[in-house]
Amino acid sequence: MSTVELAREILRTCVCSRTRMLDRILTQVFDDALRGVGIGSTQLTMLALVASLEGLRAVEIGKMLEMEKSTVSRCLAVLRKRGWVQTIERKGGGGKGIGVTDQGNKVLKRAGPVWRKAETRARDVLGADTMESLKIAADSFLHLRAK
Amino acid sequence: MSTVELAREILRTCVCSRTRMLDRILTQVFDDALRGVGIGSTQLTMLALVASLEGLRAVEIGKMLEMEKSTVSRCLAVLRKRGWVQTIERKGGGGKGIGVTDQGNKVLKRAGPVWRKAETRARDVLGADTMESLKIAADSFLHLRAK
DNA sequence: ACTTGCAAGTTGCACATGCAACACCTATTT
DNA sequence: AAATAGGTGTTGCATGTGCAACTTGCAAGT
Repeated sequence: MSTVELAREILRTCVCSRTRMLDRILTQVFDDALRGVGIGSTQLTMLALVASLEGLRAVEIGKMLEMEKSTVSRCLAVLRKRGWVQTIERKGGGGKGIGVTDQGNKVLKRAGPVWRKAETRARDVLGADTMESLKIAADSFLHLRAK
Repeated sequence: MSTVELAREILRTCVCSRTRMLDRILTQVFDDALRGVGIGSTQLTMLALVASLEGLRAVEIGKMLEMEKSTVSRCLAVLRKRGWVQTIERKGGGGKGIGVTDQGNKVLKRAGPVWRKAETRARDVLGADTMESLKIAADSFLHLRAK
């Protein structure tokens, strides 16, 4: 097989590069929508997670978002800098817990409607079929992981 | 609606955060497999594109990969540093294009079998259902974009 | 030929991402 | 108690990513 043929096969079938393309497009849509609120899509995800489960440790956040611990560390640093989360006391075992601040809750509330619009816009951009398949992919993965 | 409820809704349904999670997992699998070859998954994608269409310009690469032009610029800089691509003359349409070097072709050839194994491994990790849905999502998007 | 204007490419800035190595803290072992 | 082992968080390094501003190069119109 020639190099060109190999190259074309990779481009045509690689699930990694295609997923990343979809990710870039979605990130574009969401970051664009959220710009007025002053929060990025990754930041919103992490803020929502912290808000939904008060007192999480960084390592737990990493497991839930499939994110390396050093990445979590740095993302949390950004949220802390913005004043949206803070370190809180954790009874029991090691590690520190993370909690949302009032500021963080305010931002989350403001982001809510904007985020919903972004979901709609994503459907317009990607097409309903792509959107459905993506959701199914995510659902079946989360289901698998839960076992 | 309380902040906690909103946060949970975002986590449960946001297509952007879920796609990025899948992307992180896939990147993990592919980068891990390709580490022995000394090339990253993003780099492989771009190298394959350059190899499949000799003489592409950066802006065209960006359009095909849904990537911002400055990102393309920097990714190409890395490939150039590694000696895998080079700037070449473009007959006809004027301007400069990007071409693969012999080194680049060698790396691509070595990466081929490893990349195929990574696709299989990805199916193991994500599950066949998730994999299928992801491919369908990518296909239907590319189909939509082609119009 | 000159100018003007746009498209293409680069760079500064900020953040996202992961690996490897390190620092810390706790609990278990001796 | 001291030593050690394991889990947790941080930091240096390299790359990926996008926006805004800048630079450059080419082409159309005068």
